[in-house]
Amino acid sequence: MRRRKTQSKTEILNALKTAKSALSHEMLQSELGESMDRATIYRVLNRFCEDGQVHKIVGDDGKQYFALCLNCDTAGEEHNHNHFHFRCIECGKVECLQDEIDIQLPKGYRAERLNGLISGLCDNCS
Amino acid sequence: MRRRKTQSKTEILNALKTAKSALSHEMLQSELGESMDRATIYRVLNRFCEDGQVHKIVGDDGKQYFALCLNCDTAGEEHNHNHFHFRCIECGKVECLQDEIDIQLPKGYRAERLNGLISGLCDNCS
DNA sequence: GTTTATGCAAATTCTTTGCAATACT
DNA sequence: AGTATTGCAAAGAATTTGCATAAAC
Repeated sequence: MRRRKTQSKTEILNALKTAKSALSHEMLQSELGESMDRATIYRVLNRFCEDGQVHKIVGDDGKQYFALCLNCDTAGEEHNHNHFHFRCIECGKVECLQDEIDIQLPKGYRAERLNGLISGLCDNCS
Repeated sequence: MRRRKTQSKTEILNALKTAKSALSHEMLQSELGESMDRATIYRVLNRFCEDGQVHKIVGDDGKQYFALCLNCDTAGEEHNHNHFHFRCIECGKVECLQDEIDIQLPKGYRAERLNGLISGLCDNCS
């Protein structure tokens, strides 16, 4: 199934590109206006994730946040998301942290995905 | 508001104690039977979390998992949950990993909570 | 022209809440 | 007795899905 280039995808990608932080669906919706369909946003984002252009962060608020894979390790086929994210519980901003982390797994275990999130107060809100 | 000891709380606590891994609401429900009310489970678990007896892990599947605070650092008033969790995408098991982690935050930032989850395949399923 | 993507509505899933009844202390 | 907790039903978020239409290739 070959992907097609559509207006929705372009708009969403631009919004993510422009944003300095990860965006929840809600944030994207208000960014893009009500004319953009809810379901389309979900579908496009999920497709982006599958394709590895975007990564998903699950917040401890239970919501999903999406960010472009910029500083990700894009060498090779697989994508690395070995970094943490920070969510400000005050202003809601979600951003990527630089630190790579490397967790030791028990033997026999295989890591597939990492979802690391620290919540707290950002510089502005603390 | 002083907490009271009730049957629901005891049952849920026992289920968590018995389980070797973190339990989702769904798992608890089937463990405890349909007679146990859904809302009660949520309420009890949330109270446990507030009181620090239990910690909540948000999975990349969007679900919440609960585990007893056993190997947590209980010294002092505050509870430490500076460890990762592992979720098996095959069998669904969620467990705590030993490794303490310490992430460097940008200056001015203050960490409040940490939610670290690795998904992949556990020993049995890989 | 064929097939992927959208738009709309409806369905699902997960979680919370209001309120009267119940059970602790 | 007084109030925290339950049970039930209903409300509320967040996300997904079915299907006809539109858009991309």
